[in-house]
Amino acid sequence: MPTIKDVALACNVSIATASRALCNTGYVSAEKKNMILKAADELGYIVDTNAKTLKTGVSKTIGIIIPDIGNFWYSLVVKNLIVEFKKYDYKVLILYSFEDSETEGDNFAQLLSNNVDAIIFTPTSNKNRRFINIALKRKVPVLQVYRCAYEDVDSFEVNDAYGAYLATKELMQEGCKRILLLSAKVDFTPDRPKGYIQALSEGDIPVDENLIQLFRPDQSIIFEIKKLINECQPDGIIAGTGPFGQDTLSAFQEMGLSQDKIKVIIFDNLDWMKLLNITTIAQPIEDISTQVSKITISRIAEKNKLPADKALHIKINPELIIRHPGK
Amino acid sequence: MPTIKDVALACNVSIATASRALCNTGYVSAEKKNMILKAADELGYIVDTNAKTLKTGVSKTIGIIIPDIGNFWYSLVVKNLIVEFKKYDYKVLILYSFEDSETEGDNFAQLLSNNVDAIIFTPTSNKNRRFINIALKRKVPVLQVYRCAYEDVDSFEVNDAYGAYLATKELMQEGCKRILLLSAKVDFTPDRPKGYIQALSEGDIPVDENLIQLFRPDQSIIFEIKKLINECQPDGIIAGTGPFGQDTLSAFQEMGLSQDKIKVIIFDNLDWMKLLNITTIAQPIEDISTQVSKITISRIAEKNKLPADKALHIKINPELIIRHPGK
DNA sequence: TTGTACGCGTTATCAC
DNA sequence: GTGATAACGCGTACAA
Repeated sequence: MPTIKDVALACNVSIATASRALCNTGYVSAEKKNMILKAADELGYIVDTNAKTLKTGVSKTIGIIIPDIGNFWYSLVVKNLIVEFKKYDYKVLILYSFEDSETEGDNFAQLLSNNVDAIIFTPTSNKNRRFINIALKRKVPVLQVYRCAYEDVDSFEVNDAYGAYLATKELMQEGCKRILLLSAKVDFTPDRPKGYIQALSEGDIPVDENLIQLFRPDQSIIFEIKKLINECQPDGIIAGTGPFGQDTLSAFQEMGLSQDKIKVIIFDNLDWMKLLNITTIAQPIEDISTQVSKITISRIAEKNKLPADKALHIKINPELIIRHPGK
Repeated sequence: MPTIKDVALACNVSIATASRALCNTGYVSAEKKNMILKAADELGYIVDTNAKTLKTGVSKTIGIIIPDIGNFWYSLVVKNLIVEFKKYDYKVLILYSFEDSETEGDNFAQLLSNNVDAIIFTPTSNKNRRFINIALKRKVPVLQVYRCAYEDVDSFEVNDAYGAYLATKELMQEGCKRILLLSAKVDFTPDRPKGYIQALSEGDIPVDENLIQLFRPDQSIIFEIKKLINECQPDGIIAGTGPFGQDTLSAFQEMGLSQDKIKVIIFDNLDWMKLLNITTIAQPIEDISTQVSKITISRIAEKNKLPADKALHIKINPELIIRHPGK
């Protein structure tokens, strides 16, 4: 494994000169620089990030913790974030918590251990205060996305309570009276039931508690949905996540139901919903990615500013996209 | 940022003792060990991976390069791989090449630079021989998944030529005579046209070159599909990837076409295909993940064995799942 | 413009 | 059982 020492040796220059040439920093004559670059290339030299980060204390890496790799919506956001951060010369380190608080803690430890310059995550609970504090003490900016579990930490949320309100209103307009809400059983996620209840009350429809159902977001709930349909006889269903929506339609399929009988609205506006002409609550992915990256970059830049600003809490509204399932 | 030094200081022990306690290695009295662990916890100490890797030369990390974050199929594989590797105490570092050879090279450099213990990737070209060689020289096992661009490097492929054969046969059985094949314009990917042509020739159907179309896998081709449908009047379409399948159905939607007129088969058996009752060529994701992780782990284990085994080339067959679009 | 020398945080070797 | 100390590869004052 050739090191910078080998490169220096091969060129009869000092390590310092080689380093300056390789890092494009400080003075070094054009002649030697070329020689060094060429030698590095020929030797197959690759800088050791570990040594570099250890030395400089900066990794030029941003850590992202995603709760559910099975939810395509996150992939879309991550894709944009990678592109955005690359513009600022930041790499991205992606970890998955699988909606598990302990795994999330491990992820935090790993990111901190790797000296990341910032951490973006969707909290699964508020049980990792310890790691949050460590990050903050190290002046590593932390940003919560999509959920807000720590009041003193920056957050960027989509107002899904409002989304649920929009969805419920729309179904009511379509004539639905018994609307089943399938929402994520996750702490600190935007409160969909709240918007749902508000919409109902505005239409003077009494709230049936049985119609508000919470489930873990990373598990298949086809069986549960079928049972609920049988027991509660809903005339409309709001699926709070893409995967829940998939399960709803699978349940329909297995029961031979159609969307004529039970209207469906699904969150997240993924491609396949368009294919099926499904009304959806759209999260503006572009917006989210851009703003999240901007916030992160600026927090890194002002890292050493004192005193730190108070935590920023941004909330944007989703949008209702009405479609009509053909046939 | 508390280091091991701070922990040692707080406990009045040497750095060496603290290290032994923290790493659970070597001798240290139970009493001191407890004290050290407690102090580390209280101080918020987290080991610095960079320093550790620098010192030991081992990162306990496996690097994975995915070509297309927009193809959900890869996410499924990655999910399984993370779980599998965790069993062996390996972390996973995921990078995306976006089907770009140069980015892939950057990714390789980053992984090598991070001292990963193995690299799993889906090659986008054979232009990164340089990095392959560097990896091999460093005795970092490399595994190609899904495509094989380097003969002397282990590979694990799905026989998509056979998949295309199965799909074509099935459409022929359904009475299709003009079958449009939408395949990925990627070097070294399994040769779908080959299976397609073989199936046609077995049925004595002449091959129309215009019906074999290659596109970049990470771009929307709705427009192109619409054009092809108009110009070539196919009675069946085989979409070689999930995204191509989505685009096909979007094109149908925009043109007001149904699958009664043009039969569709899509590769990859993603969830939404089940929702739409679409016949598919299924890649056995569980199988792939398990085998890929097994191969990788064993290659790491035998890293220093001499001489190295010859490159392994494994190919598994996909499966045809027949469904009937309802209505 | 170039080179010497130090230290980043860690683990491992060796004496004690 | 424990504690100095060297070394991993690198960047950078500082001296030349």
